[in-house]
Amino acid sequence: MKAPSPTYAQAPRHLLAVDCLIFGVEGNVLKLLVFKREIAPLAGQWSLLGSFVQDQESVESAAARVLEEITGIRDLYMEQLHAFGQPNRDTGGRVVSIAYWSLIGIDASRQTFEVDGHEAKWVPADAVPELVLDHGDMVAMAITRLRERARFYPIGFELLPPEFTLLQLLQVYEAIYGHPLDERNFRKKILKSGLIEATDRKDMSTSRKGSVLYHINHERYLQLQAQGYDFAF
Amino acid sequence: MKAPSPTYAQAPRHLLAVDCLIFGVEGNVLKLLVFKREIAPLAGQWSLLGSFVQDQESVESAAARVLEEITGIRDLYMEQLHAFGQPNRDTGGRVVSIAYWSLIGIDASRQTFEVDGHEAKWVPADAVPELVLDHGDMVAMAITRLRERARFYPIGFELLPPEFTLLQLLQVYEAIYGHPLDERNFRKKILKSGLIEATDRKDMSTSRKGSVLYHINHERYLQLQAQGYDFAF
DNA sequence: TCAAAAGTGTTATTACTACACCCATGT
DNA sequence: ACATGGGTGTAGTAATAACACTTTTGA
Repeated sequence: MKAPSPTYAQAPRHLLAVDCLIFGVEGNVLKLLVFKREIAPLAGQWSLLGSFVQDQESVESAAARVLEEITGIRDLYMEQLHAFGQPNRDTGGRVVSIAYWSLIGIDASRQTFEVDGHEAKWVPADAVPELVLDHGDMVAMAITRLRERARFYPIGFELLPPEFTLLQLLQVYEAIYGHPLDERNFRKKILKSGLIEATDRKDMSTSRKGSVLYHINHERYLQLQAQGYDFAF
Repeated sequence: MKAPSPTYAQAPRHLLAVDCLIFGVEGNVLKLLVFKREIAPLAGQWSLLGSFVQDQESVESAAARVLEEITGIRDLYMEQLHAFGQPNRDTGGRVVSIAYWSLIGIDASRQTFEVDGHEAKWVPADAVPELVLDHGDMVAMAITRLRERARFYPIGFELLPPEFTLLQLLQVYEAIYGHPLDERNFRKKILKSGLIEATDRKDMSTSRKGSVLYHINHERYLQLQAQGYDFAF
């Protein structure tokens, strides 16, 4: 291996952070998890949770590390949002931050994840309190991105447990889009897509009749993930 | 302003770079601009063109700076692609690189832009030579992203001069999607969308008859940019 | 008059929207 | 028997895909 050019040695070095946006759905409301910031400056204000990127870890694994610290879950849906690199975005010094967004199914088993000493709360995505730095911009961009992804790729499932009813799925899409959808047309379209299939089990917890549980067809999921579609608003 | 937490002082610092992907269309072939790398390690191999991010500039303006150095043009379409942050992605030391992609209309006036001493060439996007580091991954991701953006948002225009013929636009979409489109249906769909309107001028350079020049309707453009559509393959 | 590119229309099929009632069951 | 949520169908409208010939005009 040749020696690196002096360019490498002379180049400026930067603080590099990740920030995580965690979305969930409760009922038909999209929620975001926000935290009380623990370090100066701005300690005590609402914030996203992040971390500096360490020397030996990838940016992505820094994000995954934070996400696991928060949720205790290792394999959550996580996608890079954007690198935020304005020189003055952090009042504590120049920090370039790479934001990641995640989706978590808030069902009974997962609702109780450890927030691990962090003071945290779920807030409605359309009524997020003022956040430190440019975290509000991150949230706005993430919501836009989430709507886009949900419209063009099969992603709603990530906000649900592995087995779910059609009405739960409907509510997820209502939460993301922020307005009600026609139930019959939703049913037709989602079933015709082949993306989900009925199990022989029912969720008896919400009605006398019970409602059929579905799970996703993994093959079809991969196919649509690759080719996209327009699951219009 | 409170003093920053010691966390800031203790956090590791990283080399931070931007890399630019520049796409153009010639005929109905999508092209990418690649460069001979000038710094060690790997000097002399094909590469994207990038730069370290300087202390006082934003990441975005670093990318814009590189782009302007390459093309001499200031207001090109440019979008962030992804931050690449594997610890060993650069053999010259740990560098996190944020990739940006751009579209340039290769028309007569712009084909001659200065490559400013850099040894550069346009290569077909589906036959890019082997590139240094993870630049090949960047290219693959950028092509995917470009196809996605072109399908769901009105973006083809960025690869053309302000006035263009329908056949040029068709060729741009063929170049991006990599396969032929039906000309009549394309015409109908694009005209019905309201995105472009005819001028009273004709391009006489390609046929005896001449073909009508169109330009984009800016209002409709902004609307579709915001709401999206499915301009299917 | 002919070569070369520009431009035009129809039909069959498929997808979308809007909308209101019956079903199954536990209490 | 009734209250609760689950589940179903149709008709009008709009979008899509497949497909081949005519027009213009400069040389």
